Amino acid sequence: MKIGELSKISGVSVRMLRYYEEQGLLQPSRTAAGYRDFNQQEIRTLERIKLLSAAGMNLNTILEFLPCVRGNALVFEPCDELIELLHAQIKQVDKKAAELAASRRVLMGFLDEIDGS
DNA sequence: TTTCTTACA
DNA sequence: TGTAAGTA
Repeated sequence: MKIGELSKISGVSVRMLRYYEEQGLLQPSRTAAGYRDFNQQEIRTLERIKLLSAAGMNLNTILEFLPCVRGNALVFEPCDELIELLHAQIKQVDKKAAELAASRRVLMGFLDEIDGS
């Protein structure tokens, strides 16, 4: 199917779809006119990309992780060499959580000042 | 009308 | 990421 159609059904912008291809996450074939032609496989891959994005991965780590995800569920192939990548991701999430907690403390501080005045 | 590439904000 | 330009 054409990029516009895929964009509509997937909710992913045409811009992003082209970017995903540029980054090697998607490899749609081309029509005679040079239009990208997405098949069922690309659609499935896109769903995985969305799943991995929800996990907070950037495109590069998704690219490494992609071959180890099956279907739309969190089912992984025996890619043991990637458990390290998983730990790294969790570490990043923890870091962000800490930063958010810090922001929360600052906000709470503002509120206390207002209440205090 | 839709898509393509390249490039700027 | 969105958008603009000039095509096919």
